[in-house]
Amino acid sequence: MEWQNQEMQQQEEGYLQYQFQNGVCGKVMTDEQMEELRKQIVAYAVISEQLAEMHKAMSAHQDFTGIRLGNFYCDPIVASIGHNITARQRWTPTSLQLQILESIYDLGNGTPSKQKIKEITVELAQHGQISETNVYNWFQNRRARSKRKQQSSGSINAEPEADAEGLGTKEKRTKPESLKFIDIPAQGVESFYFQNPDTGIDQFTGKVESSGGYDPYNNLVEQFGLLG
Amino acid sequence: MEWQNQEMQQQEEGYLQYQFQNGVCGKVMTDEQMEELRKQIVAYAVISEQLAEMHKAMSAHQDFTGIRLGNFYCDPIVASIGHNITARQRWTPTSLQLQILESIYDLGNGTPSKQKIKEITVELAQHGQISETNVYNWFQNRRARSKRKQQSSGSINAEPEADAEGLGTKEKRTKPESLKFIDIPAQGVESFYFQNPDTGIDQFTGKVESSGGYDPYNNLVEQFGLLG
DNA sequence: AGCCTATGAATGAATG
DNA sequence: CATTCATTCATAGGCT
Repeated sequence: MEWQNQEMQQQEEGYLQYQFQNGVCGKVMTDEQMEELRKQIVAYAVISEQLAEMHKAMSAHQDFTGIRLGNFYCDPIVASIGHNITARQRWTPTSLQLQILESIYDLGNGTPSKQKIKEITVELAQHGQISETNVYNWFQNRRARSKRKQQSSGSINAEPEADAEGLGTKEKRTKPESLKFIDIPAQGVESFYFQNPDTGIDQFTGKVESSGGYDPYNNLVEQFGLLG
Repeated sequence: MEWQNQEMQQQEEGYLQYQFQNGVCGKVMTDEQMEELRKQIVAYAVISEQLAEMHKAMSAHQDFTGIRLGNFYCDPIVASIGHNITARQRWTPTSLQLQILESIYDLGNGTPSKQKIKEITVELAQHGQISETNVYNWFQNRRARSKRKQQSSGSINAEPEADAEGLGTKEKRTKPESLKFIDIPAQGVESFYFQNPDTGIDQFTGKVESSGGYDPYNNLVEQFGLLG
């Protein structure tokens, strides 16, 4: 990907250009370009809305013309344009792999070094799809969980949770969202969080600044006059 | 790759500073520009958040057992009472905070100094509870993880999808997931989803199917006839 | 058809 | 910084 010298001054074209090199991409922008970007951002917001709307509509009708790739719901638009979008599910060790992993784990040689992991991965790869990360995670989880099991076996008690409520304590923590959106900042919530000093940086920044009158959204709208 | 320098000075102030070395495109935006961009991104993030809220509101005609406080679920009752929640959980950045952090990180100005962290913290505090330690840790982790990730990138390939386990193995996956890593698709930039920036160890399937380079943005615009 | 559980993966924080 | 730990999120399967 190359750019011309001239392009820099004409904003109608190439307002944003990237150069890839070693997978890195550098950005060069004039401020017209930036302006353009700004518009794009705004536009994108609109698009997002459209998508959200569409998503809503579709999930409402339960009838989507979209396709499904694995467990990944892909709506028509995405499907139409995102020819490259593929779905992948999490790795599941084959029984053989599991056996091997277990046996290695049983050797007790704690955390396998990176090198070790590589080797293991290579070996396991003969029995099915696997990656080093998978192996790494597996050991990580294996250790953590066996440890936890151990420590909890001593005391038989109920939920150490903070349910000060006897009334229908229903603590479901299942995300019902279909279109997993971002988390909404917990504003106006008091903080009880304090941390362990160590990093030297001062701790505790308790309070949550509740939206103090600053409404970025409207600001933006105002500024750009977007979204009606 | 080179350009005229005359364009550079066109604007009021030395808006742009291009520095090249070995034909590599280094930092090419002025700090103000960076800052500006950053703000734009943040603004967009805010919009997204709004959209998310909207989405939730719309689709939340269903039951929900509790509300979420940051990373922490609590029963409606408790929530309403709103006090005495012995909840001390680890900090979870809001999407907005994340966006900001990411954008700062992307500026590439390495490890923020303590002073810098303070500033960042202050800024982020507007969007949710946060402490300097959090910020510090975040950068710490971000750096470490992206680095590890990098090292493995060299040995990718070699395991093409056409690979052995072609049968029935649905090793694909790409979830649009949350919007937390919103990509502003600029021209010619593909791929929005990178698997886990962590572990560094080859994230298997993490391979991003590099396409022929379609432009999602324009496609969307086309689809929706947006942005005139 | 829906919960439940086991477990792969992500990530904030802690430790060396 | 590099690793590791701890906790949590998300999901594949299984059971009812």
